[in-house]
Amino acid sequence: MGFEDARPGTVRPGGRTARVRTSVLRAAGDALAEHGFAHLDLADVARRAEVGKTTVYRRWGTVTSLVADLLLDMAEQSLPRTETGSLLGDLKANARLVQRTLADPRQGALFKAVIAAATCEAKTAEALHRFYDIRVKEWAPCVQQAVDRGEVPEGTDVHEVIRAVSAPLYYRLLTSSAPLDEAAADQAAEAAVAAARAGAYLRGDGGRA
Amino acid sequence: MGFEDARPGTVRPGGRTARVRTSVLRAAGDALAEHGFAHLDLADVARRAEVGKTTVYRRWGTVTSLVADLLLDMAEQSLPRTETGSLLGDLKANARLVQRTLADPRQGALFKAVIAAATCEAKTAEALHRFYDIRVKEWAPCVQQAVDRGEVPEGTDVHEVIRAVSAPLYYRLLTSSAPLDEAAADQAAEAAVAAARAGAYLRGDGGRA
DNA sequence: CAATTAACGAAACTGGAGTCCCGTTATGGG
DNA sequence: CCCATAACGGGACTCCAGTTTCGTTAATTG
Repeated sequence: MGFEDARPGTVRPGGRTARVRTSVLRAAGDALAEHGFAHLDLADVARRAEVGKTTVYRRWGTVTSLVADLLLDMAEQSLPRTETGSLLGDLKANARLVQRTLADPRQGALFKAVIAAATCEAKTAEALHRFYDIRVKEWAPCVQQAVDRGEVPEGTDVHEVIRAVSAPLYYRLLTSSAPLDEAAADQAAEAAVAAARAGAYLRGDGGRA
Repeated sequence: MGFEDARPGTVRPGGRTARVRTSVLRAAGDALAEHGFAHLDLADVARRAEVGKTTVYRRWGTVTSLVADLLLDMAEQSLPRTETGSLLGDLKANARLVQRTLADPRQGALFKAVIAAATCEAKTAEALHRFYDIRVKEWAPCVQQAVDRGEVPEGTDVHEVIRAVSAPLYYRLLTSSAPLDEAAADQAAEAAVAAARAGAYLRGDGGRA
């Protein structure tokens, strides 16, 4: 007798198993965007995915762990960044991308739901953190280039600058009823550039600017 | 026959009714902080509050509308801001207050839960938005004073500056596993000041800085 | 300080989310 | 190509979150 507690989907991951995962994750995304995290019904997800509800419960078990897997999938489909030659241009491109994503009814609702799920389960939170780590790492080089060009002071925490662009957009999405328009995106990018130039994101600078 | 569909708690709001609301809201806060939004059980809230579960279901009905009422209560307990004389000092005080709140195990978990609930129900979202509107309005005057002193350009959206202080702290709370320390608070305040001085928060400036 | 009835609370009840059972499908190794 | 079995799927079952019922308590009014 060996290890018979292997999770379903790990021994024969090809063919049907993969197809089931794909269609369940897409159905889960649709359902989350439509009904939100709280009103998500796994039986409904199974119906949309044209899959037995037993399968969904067996492979994922709970809503939060399904979301964790969805985040793993989303992390793999990271878009490559665009390069414009200037820090402000690059950060505006990033801000616009985030803004368009969050302003889109389906995607915006999905991100809200995914964030809500992450607040409820450590494993899901970990998956969410990994998702954003990847996105931040993808865009950080444009800040590093600005440092190399002397546009931004040496010792700047380049990852923190990227986060500074997204932060106000997510904050508005979650805590305000104001629209997430392009002006908000541009403002976020401009603020991040101004703060970075002023040395606000110097690594390990405990406030003694 | 008159309007017999008045919500329970509106006709005789004194004495017992008020005591029930107080103890249920406290219990709800405790339970949310401990178990998170997804695992909240109204029967458990009733038990903690030493109240019949029928009462909780009758007056609030769902977890999200209980959270909406909790937010109404939280909005009333807004702390007055401190004044230091300089914009950076005031914003650092604000950032430290937010940081201490979110870093506190109970309060941090509660805020996560409340935000999660707001993503699931329009009415709860409205209550959350109102909560933050109040907080922002409380602190905005310190930015206005900086405008009057000439520290920050005329035409600056003072509310947006206050939001810019909180945004990175909430973004870190939700999307990162990095600790919410005082350095993060100071950085948020410094970045907001630098960006505000540079005119990044000029009202209606569609990106043509 | 009664009388009225809003609001509470215990207990019985119900529906559907989540589990279990077992037969069927089809993957991957030999 | 065929076998062993991983993974799926329909349907029966269970259990508890949420509802209903009805008797009890206490807030308000005159």
